[in-house]
Amino acid sequence: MNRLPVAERRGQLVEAALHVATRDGIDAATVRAVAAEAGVSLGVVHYCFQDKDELLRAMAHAITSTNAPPDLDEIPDGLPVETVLELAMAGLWQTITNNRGLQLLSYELTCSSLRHEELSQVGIEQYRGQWASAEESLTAIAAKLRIRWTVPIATLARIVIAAVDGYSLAWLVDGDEQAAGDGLRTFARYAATLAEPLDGEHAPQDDPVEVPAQLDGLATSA
Amino acid sequence: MNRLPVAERRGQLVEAALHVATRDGIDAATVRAVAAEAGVSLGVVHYCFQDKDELLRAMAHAITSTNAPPDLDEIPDGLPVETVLELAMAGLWQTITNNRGLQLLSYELTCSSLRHEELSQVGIEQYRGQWASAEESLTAIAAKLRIRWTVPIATLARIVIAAVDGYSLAWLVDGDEQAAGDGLRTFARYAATLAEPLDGEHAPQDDPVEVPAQLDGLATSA
DNA sequence: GTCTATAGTTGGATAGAC
DNA sequence: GTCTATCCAACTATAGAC
Repeated sequence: MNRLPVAERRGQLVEAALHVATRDGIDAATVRAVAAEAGVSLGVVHYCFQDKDELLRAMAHAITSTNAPPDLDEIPDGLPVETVLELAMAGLWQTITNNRGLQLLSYELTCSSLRHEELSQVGIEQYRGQWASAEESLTAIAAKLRIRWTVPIATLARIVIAAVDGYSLAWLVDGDEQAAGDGLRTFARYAATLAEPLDGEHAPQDDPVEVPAQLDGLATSA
Repeated sequence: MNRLPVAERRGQLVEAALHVATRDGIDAATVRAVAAEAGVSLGVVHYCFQDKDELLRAMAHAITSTNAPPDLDEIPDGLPVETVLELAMAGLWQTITNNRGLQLLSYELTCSSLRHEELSQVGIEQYRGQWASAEESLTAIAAKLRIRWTVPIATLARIVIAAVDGYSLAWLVDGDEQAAGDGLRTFARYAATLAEPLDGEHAPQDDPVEVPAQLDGLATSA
């Protein structure tokens, strides 16, 4: 109804698109549905965005640029690496299970970006953001606990994201929150074996898992 | 053109749907496109299938029921668990990278099944098949190498599938075959630490990773 | 800036001739 | 069983009044 500056209107429309797509799927996020959700008429959307793809790209960007920086400060000091990783993973897992529709939407966006040239940047942006976020967290953890990772940080970040993605997908399908949570906890314990103390000697418990030689030359994809 | 028994025609149409969807994505697999691909007219498809969803379900079933049983026989005897797992994983990874479109389609199907009630069984079938296949392979490996897994087989299968899914998705987006292959190899080595010899004592190398207690009571989802 | 009206496509589904 | 013709719905996008 009211006349708003374009930028603001765009923001409203992106948010509306996000609502519709999260609730009903990416295919349901038609220009019409978004207009209805935002309470404006069809023409307004086309006034603010060149076409539907631009709207979807803006929506995708709104998701990928909202990278929740994990709260490491809430994790108390003095805990072993294993526990810290479990806690960090649990936090990440919480935000996923609390936003089922959004998680599903992000996979739908990934698939769409792989089929439509106009959205080709979306998938890459998604992973760049996730990898960077994981690297950031892992680096922060390493600094906080005075450890270092025995595999390249980019590789480790990739492993974490792969595990989370894999378990998330399975959870979306079978809804078994317990199985996914436990699996990720197991995974966190594995990741803990990839850490060693900064100041000399060996890891706390057993010998760390042998570092695969060929991982050292990995492309730092992010 | 020719008059064929319905069952046969259905098979042709399913194959045509598979071709179109693999090449151009699930959204491109319209009834019209499938009919064109099969070289029949629109009406024929609706004669063989009640509606589009039934066609898609048949297509999905054609994928999930084609579970390539891994060739464990090709793996020579006398190799350590670690190497056998790496080889098995490499084989699995090969079939994925050799069928990029199909892999992407399977994720598109998963997403679709999560949004459309009529396809709700598709996603479950996909995972049931994959988990069962992974369990089968892992059991066969255990028997062949005279080892046992220190976590429930269902849990282990779930871990494997999650890792493969996670890395596959990332690979679909960034195309970095090397990073994904190496990551999965690293993962195979981890999985090897979850094995212990059948006849007494400890694992070959170091102590096996501590078995997480809470994993013992896991639901055997498959 | 926002609205209504409409053009132009695409796709699911059916009817009826052959 | 197979085909053509057609209906109907939903969508993108634009034009033009307000």
